[in-house]
Amino acid sequence: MAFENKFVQQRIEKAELLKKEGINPYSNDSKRNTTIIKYLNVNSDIESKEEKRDEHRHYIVSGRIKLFRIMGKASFIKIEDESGMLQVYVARDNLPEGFYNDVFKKLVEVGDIVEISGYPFVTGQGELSLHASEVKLLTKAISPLPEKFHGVTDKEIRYRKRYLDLIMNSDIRRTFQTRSKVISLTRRFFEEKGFLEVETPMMHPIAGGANARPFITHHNALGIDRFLRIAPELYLKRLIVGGFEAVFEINRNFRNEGMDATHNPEFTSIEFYWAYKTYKDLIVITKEYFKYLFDHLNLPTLLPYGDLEVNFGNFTEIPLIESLTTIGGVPAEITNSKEEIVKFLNSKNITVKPDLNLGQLQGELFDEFVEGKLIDPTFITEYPVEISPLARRSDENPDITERFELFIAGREIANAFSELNDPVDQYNRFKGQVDAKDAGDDEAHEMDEDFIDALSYGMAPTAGQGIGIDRLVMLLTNEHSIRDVLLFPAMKPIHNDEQTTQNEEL
RNA sequence: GUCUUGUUAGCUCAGCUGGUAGAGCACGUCACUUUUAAUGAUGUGGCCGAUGGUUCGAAUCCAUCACAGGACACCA
Repeated sequence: MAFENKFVQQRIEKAELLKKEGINPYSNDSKRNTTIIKYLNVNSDIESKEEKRDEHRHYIVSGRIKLFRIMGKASFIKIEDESGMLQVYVARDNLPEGFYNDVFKKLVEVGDIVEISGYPFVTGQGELSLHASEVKLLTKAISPLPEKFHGVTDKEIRYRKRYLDLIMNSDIRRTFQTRSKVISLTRRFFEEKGFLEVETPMMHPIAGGANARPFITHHNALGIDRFLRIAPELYLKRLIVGGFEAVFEINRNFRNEGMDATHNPEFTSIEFYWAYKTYKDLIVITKEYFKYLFDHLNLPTLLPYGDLEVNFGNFTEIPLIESLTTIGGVPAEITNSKEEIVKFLNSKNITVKPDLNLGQLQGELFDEFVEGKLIDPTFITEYPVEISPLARRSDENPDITERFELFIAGREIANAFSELNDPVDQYNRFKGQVDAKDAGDDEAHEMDEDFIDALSYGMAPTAGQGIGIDRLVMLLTNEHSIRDVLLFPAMKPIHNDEQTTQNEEL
């Protein structure tokens, strides 16, 4: 089982030998007084000095050994901390009697975490390095690191053992630092706009707010099932009813559906709700939000994404029906006829489910001919009411809703609308969903009577929006799999023989 | 869910039409006091993803399964 690998055994023996030498292989007595990046910055003047060294300066740095080059009575090692990589020169005659030969060369190796004291100097090859006067082992690594040149490239290992991926591919830290900044900037942006951050339940008695299959969990003491939330929407709206006028929540949603390059069972979104505003105000604040992100992340306006280049200075707005013809090249005369749309789709070898209504067919046309062409940020507005169950109808045209979706690089990034606040209309739409559920649609909503009750007390006219943070981070970091922007993406168990049998018994 | 590619040493990978397992790195030993994936010599290291089949003989061929990557479908 654990530690049976012979390389691991070898290293455990080294740890034992260290203990016999009176050296703790897991010492926590760290005296580090600078980071590697600071060391390199502060001592960048050494290069210009006559002797290329300054023995009066003294630093203590720590890090993991990534490279180990022994050259007889002296060695070069490279150590890495969170901030960067540093070369250390270790010579026998600068260390206590016997330490170099008996301890350093024999019992310290790549992967170990060490602490080095010494002074700065520049090598003959011109690299600013640290001249060691003391080497102290902080942590013995008993598993060997992957190969030093190729590192770990196997995606499966990288996702399952993210710690190893971070050790070996330290540049991916930048992706996760960007992710952290996006979340932090998002929080700051909405706070500066006067929004209140709230936390609503993640265990719901009724899974609502989206069309999705939920995870089910169980409350032992109450003896009842709960659903992990698929969206925070209905709770956030209850808060608007209660009198909060601008709220947001950044957190996880859970959907019990397939996994692929853009879907993880748990994903992070921000949803925000804004009273006395409409979806038009949301378009304005969304543009401001992107500008804020780009300014604070120092991203260029022309951002590459794969083979594409996205111009974040070019936000446009277009109603869905109009986009079908101007962007999708669909003949204008067919977009308002079910029969004509079906005929057109069939002529393009696209088959659709029978009995789709006009709005759904328009949605099909959009997915097929428009979505992929929306590279620069585009707000698609005026969605058909049939495919917008939670949005408020337009006062001018009852067939369309006050809604937009934002598309960037051919993908949906945000979904927003003026919220439905007519409790009777909402009740009837829920009822329609309940009928659909009874008819076998297991993603249809359930009746949420408490939410209807809340609306019945009156919700101020409100606009609400959701932005998928994972997909946003993918866009900003030029990553094409959601697994590359999640530290620990969901993976299937490797050895699931036992689990499978357990499941079969259930 | 469908199709497709992969799974061989700790890591990165070879292994042809079936004949009993290879390299580099890492690790051990030796040499080497300014290297840059250090170098040179030498050695250890494997249930060839799992199960079954074909065969005198399977890492190799066939089937099933597991996991992963990619594409498509479904889903927001």
